[in-house]
Amino acid sequence: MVGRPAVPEVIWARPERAGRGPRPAFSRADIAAAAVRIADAEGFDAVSMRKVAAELGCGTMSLYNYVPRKEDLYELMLDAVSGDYEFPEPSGDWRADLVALAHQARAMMHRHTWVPRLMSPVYGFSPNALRYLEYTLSCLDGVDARFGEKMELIAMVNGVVTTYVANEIATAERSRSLPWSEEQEHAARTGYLISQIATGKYPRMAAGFAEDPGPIDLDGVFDRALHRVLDSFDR
Amino acid sequence: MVGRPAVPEVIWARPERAGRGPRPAFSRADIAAAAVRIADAEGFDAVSMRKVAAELGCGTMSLYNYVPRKEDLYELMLDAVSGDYEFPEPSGDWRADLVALAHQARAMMHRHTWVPRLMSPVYGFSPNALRYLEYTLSCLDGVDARFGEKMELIAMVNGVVTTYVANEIATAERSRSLPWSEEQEHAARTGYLISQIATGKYPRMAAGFAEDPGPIDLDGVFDRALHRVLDSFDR
DNA sequence: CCGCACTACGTACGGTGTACGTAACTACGA
DNA sequence: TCGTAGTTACGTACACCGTACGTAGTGCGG
Repeated sequence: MVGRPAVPEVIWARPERAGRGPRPAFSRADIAAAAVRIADAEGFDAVSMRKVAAELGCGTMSLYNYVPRKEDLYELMLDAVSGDYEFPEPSGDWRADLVALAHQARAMMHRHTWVPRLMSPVYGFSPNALRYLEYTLSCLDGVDARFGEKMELIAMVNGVVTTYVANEIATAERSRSLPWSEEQEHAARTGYLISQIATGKYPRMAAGFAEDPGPIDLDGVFDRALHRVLDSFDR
Repeated sequence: MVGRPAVPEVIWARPERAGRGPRPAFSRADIAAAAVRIADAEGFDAVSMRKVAAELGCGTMSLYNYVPRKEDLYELMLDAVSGDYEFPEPSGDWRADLVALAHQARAMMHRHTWVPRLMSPVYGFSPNALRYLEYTLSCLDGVDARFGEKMELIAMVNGVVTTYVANEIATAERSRSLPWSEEQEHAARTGYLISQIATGKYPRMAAGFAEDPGPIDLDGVFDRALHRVLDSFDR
């Protein structure tokens, strides 16, 4: 009997090893690593219970002994990649520390492009997420602000990071799984956009795109947005 | 022969009615409305080609005459709900105008809670999206800034709106589709959180949550974040 | 040492997106 | 005017998904 819970359960509250029965063949870290490997290699949508089980070398339904619902697998994946963070001693300059942390997060999301799709306050309490939050708070130790204000700052920084990286990834990967090339895709979309602008219904966009500032500097856009958020909390 | 395209296609570039053949039984607006009805009533994940076709009263595969891929259905849905926007004459106070627009967007997303999940720059060029963008630019007509700066402002405002509403919705709907009550879910999660904090590994979070400021004022959090972004562009 | 809680896993069900084939229909080119 | 090409309509079929359920084997707690 598998024993699906009739009551909510946080996977982290579950012991990895139960008292009775044979010792589990895999650890949570094994499972998370397998799922991350698949997501990195074949894309997030390729992560299925069957494929993860195959990657581990076990039967599909055996996975459900470790992971009661697929959502919990996602939680394991997020926690696993959050283990990549390095948390150096806070420097005393909280702005610099948060910028460094945001850059770490951005780099991690570019390594694991599926992460922004999972980001949600629902998955906020995995062990590594708690470590991350505690460290971020430690960077703000010298700041004279209420706890709530600090949390709002952290939420805004995290929001900017995931939003911007999600956009960067979306534009970069849009054509990856499509049966045509990136140039073709881009040509089709800008071609349509040009045809719309040419109707004269969007004069301001027409004027704007007429300037043609060349390719967008994604790093610059990201850093400007990040610093704007930090500035808005710096009094 | 259905004729799936071998080359990228923007659905908006496709004429609604082709020259030959029987007249289509439905308009794009009909299809979008049906999909929106399902998503509103049963949740985004309930939107399937079969259900939309059933809602319209036609065979499943007939839908593919109108919508080559499911992604295009999403695009139709986003455009449909974007038609709800009202675009009053800009007041001359661009901050107030953008705040009003952000509140409209937030209200719309609360009416259609699946919208944040679809928000992506990939779906940026539907007719109503272009109208929205052009109107927002018109609110910034008096502002002395380059086109690129204005676009960055708009992107940040949109990002804040979707991020914050997505969070509001996620926390509100988390337990809706689960087989247990919201109280049970909340109890399980906070119970685990408390147990973790009690380990002493997270002193700053422990101190913060000890204050217990009562329920979170979501409207206030949203407005503060929005105004911070606007402030950061106001020199 | 018994019994039970656990692990392992095959089968099966109801769902998904969509490729493909066929039949009916209509507007255009000759 | 008429044939035909291109469109609409739609049933069938395939590969895949999450996961409920049943069964068999395993090893610790009482």
